[in-house]
Amino acid sequence: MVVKRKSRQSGVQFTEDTADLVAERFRALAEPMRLRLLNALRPRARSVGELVGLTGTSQANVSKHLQLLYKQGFVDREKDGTTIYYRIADPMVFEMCDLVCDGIQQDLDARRARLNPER
Amino acid sequence: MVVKRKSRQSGVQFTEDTADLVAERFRALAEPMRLRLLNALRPRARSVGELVGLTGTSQANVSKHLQLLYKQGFVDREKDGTTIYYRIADPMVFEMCDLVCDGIQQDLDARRARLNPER
DNA sequence: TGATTATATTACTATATGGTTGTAAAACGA
DNA sequence: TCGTTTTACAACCATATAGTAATATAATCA
Repeated sequence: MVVKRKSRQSGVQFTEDTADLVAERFRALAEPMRLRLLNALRPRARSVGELVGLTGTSQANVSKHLQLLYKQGFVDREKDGTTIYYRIADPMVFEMCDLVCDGIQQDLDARRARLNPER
Repeated sequence: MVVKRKSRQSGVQFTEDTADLVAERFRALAEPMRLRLLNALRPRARSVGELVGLTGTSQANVSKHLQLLYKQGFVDREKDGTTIYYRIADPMVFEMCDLVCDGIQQDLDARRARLNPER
């Protein structure tokens, strides 16, 4: 069954509280190490130890970032003995990254065009 | 003419430098006042003074946030006398906000389901 | 039980940044 | 020219947070 996601398309009003909530979500993605963790989880679920190896940062640091991503609902986790596997909770996060990447590209193009007008 | 946006769909690899760039973009959106400014620009371009009135914060603060949004390519500006009009540079930013809002909703639903299993 | 492994947590430091205050710059009007 | 209006900028402070070091917790194994 295909679940149709009802998108709000800016139907509702944007209160200050809404701004706080949305900003909090964006903040979770506004950190290079967390983006690298999410990217490492792209192909499959991974243990904390794997993520430490893949990112090259400390175990405490990985754990801390994962807690934040978990609390924000970006990743899920599953326990197996002492090992804990983390996985992407919603691939929506990669749609957002793609949009950002597109934005970076477009911004570059626009700047280039401004420096080098007509031609 | 319709411009087809070529989306990278995760084709390229995600280096540390890429993570820094993407995080920087997200960081620009990870701030409630900047989100309120962008939202105020949604219907039309507005002067700095208008934005001060709409947000209720200081002129210096509005200006500072607008500089950051401008440098990141989220808004454009146009001068008319001493007045400067800012406008949304790419409505992509609202697509991202919509994705975040959907994420918040889904996360809420998921948490509710976890608290209230089967039923 | 005691040792080991895997993850989380706590306390701390250094840095980044949001908001304020005061001032500068630029365009306009009298 | 002088004053006014509009926006930008610089210096400052308070707070938030990324990373580290040390420790706690919990599960497994010998």
